[in-house]
Amino acid sequence: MARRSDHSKEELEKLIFDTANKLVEQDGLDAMSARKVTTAIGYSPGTIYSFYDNLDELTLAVNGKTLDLIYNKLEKAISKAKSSKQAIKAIAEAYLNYAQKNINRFRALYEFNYSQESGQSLPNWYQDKVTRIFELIDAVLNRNHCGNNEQAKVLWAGIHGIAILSLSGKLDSVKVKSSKKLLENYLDIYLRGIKK
Amino acid sequence: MARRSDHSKEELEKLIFDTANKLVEQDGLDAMSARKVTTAIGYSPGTIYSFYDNLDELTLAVNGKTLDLIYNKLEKAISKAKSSKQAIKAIAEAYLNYAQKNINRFRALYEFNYSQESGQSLPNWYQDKVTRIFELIDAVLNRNHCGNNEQAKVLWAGIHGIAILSLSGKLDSVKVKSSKKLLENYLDIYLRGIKK
DNA sequence: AGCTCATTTTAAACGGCGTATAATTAGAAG
DNA sequence: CTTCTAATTATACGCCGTTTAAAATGAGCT
Repeated sequence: MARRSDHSKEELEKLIFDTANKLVEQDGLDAMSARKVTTAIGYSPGTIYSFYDNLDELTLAVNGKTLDLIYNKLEKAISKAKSSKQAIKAIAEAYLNYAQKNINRFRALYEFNYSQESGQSLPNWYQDKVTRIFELIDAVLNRNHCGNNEQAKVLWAGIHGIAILSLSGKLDSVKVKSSKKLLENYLDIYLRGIKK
Repeated sequence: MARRSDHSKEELEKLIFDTANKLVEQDGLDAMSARKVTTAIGYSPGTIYSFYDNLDELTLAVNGKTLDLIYNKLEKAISKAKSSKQAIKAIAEAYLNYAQKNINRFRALYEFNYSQESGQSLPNWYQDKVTRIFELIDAVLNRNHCGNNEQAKVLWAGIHGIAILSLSGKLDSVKVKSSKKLLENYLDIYLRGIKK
């Protein structure tokens, strides 16, 4: 039995959170369970419930971190770009790259069905993380591509669609040799379209 | 106990398949379980395994039917279109429409993680159903939009991305008032881009 | 030191799951 | 009416999320 002096409350919460992240990263969302997380750190399953109302909240926290990681990658990609067109390409490539190099984390975002039964929507702190990513793209597009908010949404949807398609193994089967090329193709055409 | 003369083998298989479909449609993928399907028709859980190797195969069959339903909708949409541009719009709208009106079925396509552990890829019969849909779009695009295969893939990815975005409630939160408008926007811009 | 007491942690249980197996049952064939 | 094969089930195993009561802990106090 774990002694309560082994870890402070904060330490224990971090321990649970980190372990959940590791499990998702290494073996996918399905490999993360309340029992696995807690026994891996020498505690019993019930301990989770003093930090999270239920396992969905822990999953959401993991996904929230994924969104943060993505945001950071995109931000870094933008900061390196010299032109705004380069910035768009960089951000799109960074997104695709993250998805491909962190398949388990990325898939967890979309496999996860948040409280389907209770029907409640995602908490604000989570939605904010999503919005933040979108606004990054929106800002870049609007910088000088005469883009509007709708066009940013659509651009984002396309980038995301390619990312999904490139690694789904489901609706894919459209053998994507070089998804990077597809992405370039998409951006060239779409941006050309915006410029009339 | 169900008598073996109650249903022929074929009838029983159809019964299982139809019940699985109904459960997914009505309450989502998570609501479908081997026990629910079989007890709903007066059989015991084990019966499933004389028709499907495991529950994943049944899920895949349900998703396969969804792909067929989508294919039929798209085909019908195309057949009604007068011009090829109209056909593209029609097919895209039909896809979005199906996703929104059959959320549970549509989500099941993407929530489902086919045999993650065994690592095997999707069976050919399933991949064919996917390819068939893609080829529909490919054919329409190539009819006279100077499109090539890559552009069809990308167009498809964008349409799919918008569909996902419009109903995800996950990476969404980008409040999409009228996803139909977004879609139109996307098609206008992308097609304009193709035409140089 | 010992005692009190709120807090932390666990053990146990509930109902659910997918699935493998052995035992039963049904109905056809003889 | 018996025999034999195929269909069906009962049972069991090991998971799962979650709740609950009980136990263990360690801090504050005397």
